[in-house]
This record gives sequence, structure tokens and C-alpha cells, in this order.
Amino acid sequence: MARPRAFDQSTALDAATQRFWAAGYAATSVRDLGGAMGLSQASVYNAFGDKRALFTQCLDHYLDATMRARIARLEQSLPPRQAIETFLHEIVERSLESRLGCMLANTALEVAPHDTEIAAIIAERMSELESFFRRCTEAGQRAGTIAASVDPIATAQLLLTTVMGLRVLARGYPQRDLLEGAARQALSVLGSPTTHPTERNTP
Amino acid sequence: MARPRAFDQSTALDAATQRFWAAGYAATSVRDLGGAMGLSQASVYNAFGDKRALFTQCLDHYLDATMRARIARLEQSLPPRQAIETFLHEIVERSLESRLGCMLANTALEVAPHDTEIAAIIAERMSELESFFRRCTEAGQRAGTIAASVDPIATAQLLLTTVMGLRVLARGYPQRDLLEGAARQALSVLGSPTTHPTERNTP
DNA sequence: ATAATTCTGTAGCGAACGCTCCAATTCAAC
DNA sequence: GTTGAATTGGAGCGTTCGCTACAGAATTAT
Repeated sequence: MARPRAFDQSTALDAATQRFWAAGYAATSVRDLGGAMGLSQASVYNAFGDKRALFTQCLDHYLDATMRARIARLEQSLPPRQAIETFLHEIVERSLESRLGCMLANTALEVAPHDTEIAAIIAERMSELESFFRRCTEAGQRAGTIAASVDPIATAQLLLTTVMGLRVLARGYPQRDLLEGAARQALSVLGSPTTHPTERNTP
Repeated sequence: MARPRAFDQSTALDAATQRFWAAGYAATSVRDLGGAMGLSQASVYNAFGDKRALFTQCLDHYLDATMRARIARLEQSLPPRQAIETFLHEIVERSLESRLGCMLANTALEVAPHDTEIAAIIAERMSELESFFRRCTEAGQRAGTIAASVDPIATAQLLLTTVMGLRVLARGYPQRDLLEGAARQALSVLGSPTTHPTERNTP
């Protein structure tokens, strides 16, 4: 029984996310956000609360659409070792083809130290990524594709660290051979290699 | 033949560096910097130019005093493998005892993507760190303490990535076992372990 | 001493910031 | 058609931003 929104909430959130993703929290103004979303400032505040509340919504939106989606897709479509390998390769490719970097890493450095609530979100999401790597490592060991001698916990910790490190290098020192070499060497801790995943599997 | 400065340039630069280090470029105001340095805004501009020029001086100052000093100290006081191991362990300890993080990583994410000149500084310093790891790896292989089978280039790339990743995790997910596990697993690529360096060496 | 030159603090510039008030507008419910 | 609730754009609030003009203080060369 009232006037409906003239914009799509999810589309607007996408646009705002893009701005925060590219420029960070402090360097993005609410006027910028409104412009990107096609809204006036008043509508932004009416629909999303203040700047910080909008940011947390964008952060959640980004992490669901990017990190969680990637984890789910790889984990249910690939055997565990290939899931890990493909995850790192995708990170390298995305890092090289876009200068946006990773909103999780960006936020961990810029916002988390000064905002305990956002720090908790960051820690929780990093923990999710770590758990993905640990599950895959353990499953690979059960399947025989990952050396039984490696410690799944430490391996997951290294892989999480590598992903974050790759995102930093991609913004400060973006050279393909650097990112690929680091990813390859990180994957070497998984032990005896399998054949690289291909489209067709010869029986 | 004129009035001399009433403050010490190096001391003031230290204070400014501390502020940029803790809060980043955008979130640190020139008034904050002046307060920390004990100077009025006019003196800041007179002595250091504008905010960006002061930042680059602080960045150089920080990197010389922290990264280059650590590289030089470890490289000339420890055998190559221990130099690498100690470098990572020191990063873990510094990350856990201080919330400041790493100005190199912070700047790579916050400033480098929007400032090509600062991006060049970042890339050059990251390259220095990578070279340190490569030199140590090659020297360790010659000395027999690092497996001859590892690729020194990829190893250096992974170690550089690990250091950057550790600095991100330290700010977003600061748990000792996570950082130590990642460091330990990264070091495992060096191959057959040596005894951990201790204060006294039994002959 | 005098002059020349540099440093220092105060005050203030225009612009942008996060945020809010408000009148006008729009649409569902009746 | 009328009513009522919600959205919308514009104007503007007070604050802070990077930066600078300016006048007085301080020191060396002459």
C-alpha cells in the first residue's frame, strides 16, 4: 500500500559492490555509490542505511557471489585435488585479467583492523576458505591423489595464505610468471602429481 | 644564512611513517601527521611537500628501515636456509605482536592500483624481497642444506607470496597456529630439514 | 646593527565528506 | 477517486579535507 522501489535492490547492490571493490571503503563516497546505483543519496540511505551498513551488505554479497560460489562449484564438479588446483589457477587468471583485486584481502587490510564487527566477518570467511582446502586435502588423501604424508591442516593454512598473497602481488607486482610460479610451488606440497585436468578423460 | 629547522627531519619522518603505517594513506590526514610530528601544517608542507610526497618518503623510509635492514641482517649473519626460516618466523612474530601489519602489503592494495609511480616503488621492493629468497635458495643448494631438486625461482616466488599472505591473514584472521602452520608448510618446499637454529652450537 | 633569508603558527580558502530534512511524487488499498 | 504510506530528488546541515597566504620570529652574512 505504498510506492514501490523504482530500482532493483540486487542490481543496485552489485553496482555498489563494484565501487567498493575497486576503490576500497574510505575512498568511495556515498555520492559515488549513488551515481553508480542510479540513485540519489536519500534513496541510498533509505534503502541501505548508512555507508558502513551498505558496505557490509556489499561485502557479504561479494563473498557469496564470488568465493562461496567458486568453492561450491569446484567442490561438486571436480575431484578434490583438481578442485584445489583449479581454485588457485582461477585466482591467478582473475587477478591478471582484472585490476580489482580481492575484496576480502582489501577489506582485511583496510577495514578489519579498525572495525571489530567487519573483522569478524573477514575471519569467518577466511575460515570457510581454509576449511574448503582442508576438506579437499583430506578427500584427496582418501582418494589417493594427494600424498598421505602431508598435514591437511598446515596444507590448508598454506593454501589460504597463498591465495591472499597472490591477491596482494597481483595489485603490486602483476607478472604472470610470478603468480603462476608461486601457485605451482604451493601446489607442490600436495605431493606426487596427477595429470593436469583436461576436458576429456581417456578411459 | 637563514633560520634553521626546529625539528629533526628523521624523527619527524618516523612519526609520520607510524601514522601512515597504522591507518593507511587515505585515512590519515595532514593534520594528524602534523600532530604526530609536532609540527603545524605549514611546516609539514614546507619541509616535505604535499601529502603524497610525504607518503612516498615515509614508504621509502619504512622499507629501508624494516625490509632492507632485515634482509641485510639475516643474509650476513645466518647461513642461507636459516636466513629464510628466520625471516618467515620474524614475520609471524611481528604480525602477532603488533596490529600495524605491513606497510608494503597495505600500500600495494590501497595505493598502487591508482598511482603508477608508487606502484613502481612497490614492484621494485617486492622484487628485492624475491631476489633475497632466490639468492638464499641457491646458496643453500650449493651448501647442501636445501634440496637440489627444487626450483629456486618458483621457491622464491612462493616465499614472497607467503610473506604477503601472512600479512593479510595477520590483520584479518590473527591466530598463531594459522600463521605458524602456513609458514612451516611453506618452508617444507625447501626439502630435507636441518636442525632449527639455536643460540649455542655444540661442536 | 642591518639586511637577507628561512622557518613557524594562525587563519582561512574552496571543495568534498557523511548525513538529514522536506516537499513533491507515485502507487496500493479502499 | 480518495486516502495513506513509501520513495524520490534537491537543498543544505555541520565537519573535515588538502592546501596556502601572510605576518611575525629566528638566524646568518654583511
